[in-house]
Amino acid sequence: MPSPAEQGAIYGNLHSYKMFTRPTAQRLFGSYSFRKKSGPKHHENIQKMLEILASNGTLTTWGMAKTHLADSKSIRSQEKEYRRLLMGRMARGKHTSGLLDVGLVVKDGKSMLKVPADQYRLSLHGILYSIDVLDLSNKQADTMAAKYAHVLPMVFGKWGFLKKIIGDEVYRLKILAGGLFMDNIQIANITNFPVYELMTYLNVKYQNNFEQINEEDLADQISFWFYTTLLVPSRLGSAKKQTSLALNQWKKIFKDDPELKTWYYGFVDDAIAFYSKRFKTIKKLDSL
DNA sequence: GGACCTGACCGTCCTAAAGG
DNA sequence: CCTTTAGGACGGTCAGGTCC
Repeated sequence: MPSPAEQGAIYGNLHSYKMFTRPTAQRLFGSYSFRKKSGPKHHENIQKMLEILASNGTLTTWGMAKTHLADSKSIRSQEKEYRRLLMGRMARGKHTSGLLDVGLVVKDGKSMLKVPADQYRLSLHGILYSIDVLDLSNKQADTMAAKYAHVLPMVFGKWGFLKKIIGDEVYRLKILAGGLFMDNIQIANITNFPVYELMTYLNVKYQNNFEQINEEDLADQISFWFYTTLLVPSRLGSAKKQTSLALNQWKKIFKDDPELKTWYYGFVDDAIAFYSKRFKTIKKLDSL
């Protein structure tokens, strides 16, 4: 498991994404796509870089620059710009944050092609921010899922399988990226399934990881969220009608993939244990 | 040795926001 | 309104290294 030092970035759990990373990134790098509405040049530069990382996966800064050789700028100056956007910049005694500082990008190994060079890719926070802000098409989202399958194995790693069963509902990740349904969940009673209880437990389970979480745990938290929210009716994109997933569709996912079943129901069992332990303490009063 | 690549610097200019 | 200043763009240097 790579340490924060190796990744060159520190990030926290989903709550931290909502309370810190997302607002910070929106302030520094934009809260809407530059393709929709032009804003500061810096936002455009950052977002174009995130797009490159989203559609190509892990790259060196040189590799990022080489993705668009046709542009007027030389590779060299383009590469330096990417480096600066990643590292931030020290000027007049003040540091301005780059993508690594905010935790949207992490280091991921080294390219040994020539001299050892750091490689970079989106962090899970970066993936969420990209989904939230870059206005990715479904096709772009599919590409990102393929490139980042190993980072989010239980969702991106199952992307094709999931699409076959639940279709466009896979794009519900946008809801999470937008900061919804993570805490103060107003979803009690909308379904017989204990979604509210599972979501609450999901926050409890990772509550000590606000400052820092390792990538595997965060991937789990996001993935547990994903499968649990599938049971909440949602309004996706511009669709006027609320869609909801039939329970038998949801069950089919776990029936067809034993790995997913073991993993998800491990979480469910944890939640059950958590609640029964707590209720036991109040039950004891009966015997007084 | 020379072409090319990488990482870490620095300096200067421009622009927009802040503040009088 | 003008001045100050922070953030950003961009050109450049330097010290490494690889590969031919």
